[in-house]
Amino acid sequence: MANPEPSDAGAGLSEQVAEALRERIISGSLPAGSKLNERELSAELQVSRIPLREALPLLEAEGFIHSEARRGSVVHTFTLRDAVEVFDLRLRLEPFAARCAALRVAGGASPEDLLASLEYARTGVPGEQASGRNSDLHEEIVLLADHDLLRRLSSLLNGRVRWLFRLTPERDTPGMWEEHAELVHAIAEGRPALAEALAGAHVERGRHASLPHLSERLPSVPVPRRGRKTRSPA
Amino acid sequence: MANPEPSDAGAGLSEQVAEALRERIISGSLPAGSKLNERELSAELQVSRIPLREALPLLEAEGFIHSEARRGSVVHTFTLRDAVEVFDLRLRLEPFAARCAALRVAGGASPEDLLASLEYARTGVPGEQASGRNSDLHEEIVLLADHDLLRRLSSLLNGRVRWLFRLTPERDTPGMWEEHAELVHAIAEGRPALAEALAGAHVERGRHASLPHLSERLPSVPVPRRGRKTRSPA
DNA sequence: CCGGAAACTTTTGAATACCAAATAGCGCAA
DNA sequence: TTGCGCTATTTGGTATTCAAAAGTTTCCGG
Repeated sequence: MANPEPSDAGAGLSEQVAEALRERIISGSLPAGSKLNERELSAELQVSRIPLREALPLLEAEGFIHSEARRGSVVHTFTLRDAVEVFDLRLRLEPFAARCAALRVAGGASPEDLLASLEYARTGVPGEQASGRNSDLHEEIVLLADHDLLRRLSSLLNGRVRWLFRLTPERDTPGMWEEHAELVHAIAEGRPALAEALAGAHVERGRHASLPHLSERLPSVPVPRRGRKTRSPA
Repeated sequence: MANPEPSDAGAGLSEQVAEALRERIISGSLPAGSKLNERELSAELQVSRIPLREALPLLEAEGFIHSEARRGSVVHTFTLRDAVEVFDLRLRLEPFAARCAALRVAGGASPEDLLASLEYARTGVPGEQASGRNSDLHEEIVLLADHDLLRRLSSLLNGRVRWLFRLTPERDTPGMWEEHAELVHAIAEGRPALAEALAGAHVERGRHASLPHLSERLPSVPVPRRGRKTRSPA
């Protein structure tokens, strides 16, 4: 339910391309500062330039790449500031999402998908993509909130959240699951005020726990523009 | 300063196309439910299908159109719910933007662009696009906040805000300017808590003042899919 | 030897032409 | 009238081509 298609086969080709690039950027296989050559990439991904050029603006909107007219696109250099900004906005959006979701449940909506997602986050194969299961849970809350604009803004944020979660795998602990469980139950019981407060606390705890790790893992200054191949020094 | 190019001439062709369509949708010249025929539109806008096909995903992300695979795109039917959702998210984002902006000023940033924008909102040509000047002011606050992710989310919201403002021109009163002035001054004086609270109050006052007008101006049920030409009844 | 201008090359932005697949509309028959 | 199948339009995608701008190299002069 939470994951109908393993790789998004149904969507348009441009979105598949976007997702492929997103994945490469998050995983570091496309390093920060890399120049994205359209012809090279379209050859590599086995598509023409059209779907590629439809994908680039999407990635640009999410801030994964920077495009300047007639100069091409470069992979964004994520810094500590980017991480802080993600927490800043999660702090504004997730409590609202939790609140809406709880209100919806109070109004009769079924929280079963959300509960299933929580269970999945707990029982899923341990090593495999725990960070992904966590962001799935957050997305499930947004879905339950049934708020179109919120969903749009959240999906813009989603890629960055995935990036952030994958950068701090040590946060995937039983304690994290407890936090999620508390939040999900507040929603499932239809208690908007509690859900909103818990979501806020959840984000702020995450920020506090992550920042020390992040500040030693992220560059503090943008990587200068460089070519496709990772050129190691000397 | 606030408006370097009257029509966005510098940007890529796709963004010009997107803006043109956005404008037509907001103004009603492309009515809700209209089917967007790629060939027809590209002929009308004097561009090939390429920039058009790059523009459509942007409008889709902003929720101005709905695209289904192999079925084309239809103009979104704005309802009261859409308006409520805009207020919901402005309530979450604008106080944060105001807060950041005030913090930046307290940290030494210059609020002169913002003050200029306020002055422009007051003195600008009366009839001409007052709603546009108002949303410019909000954008200026976001710019001053100097928060990359916030800027991205806000620009996704921006089109809808413009739509909403143009739908309720009666809100463009001296009282509105007073509210803006109070907010801008709190920011310019570097008072984050006050600025945040004022921004929230501003949004909620707007919601309360607008909803009565909106509920009589917006359809409550989506317009069914229909062809390009506006077919008046009988 | 270094600096700057000119020529060359690469790459993007955009247009045109084309094809396959799928939808949708239409007509026809029961 | 209703259901079925055919045609025709339209989208999604590819390949090719062109112009213009950016970047790079070369070459000449100080």
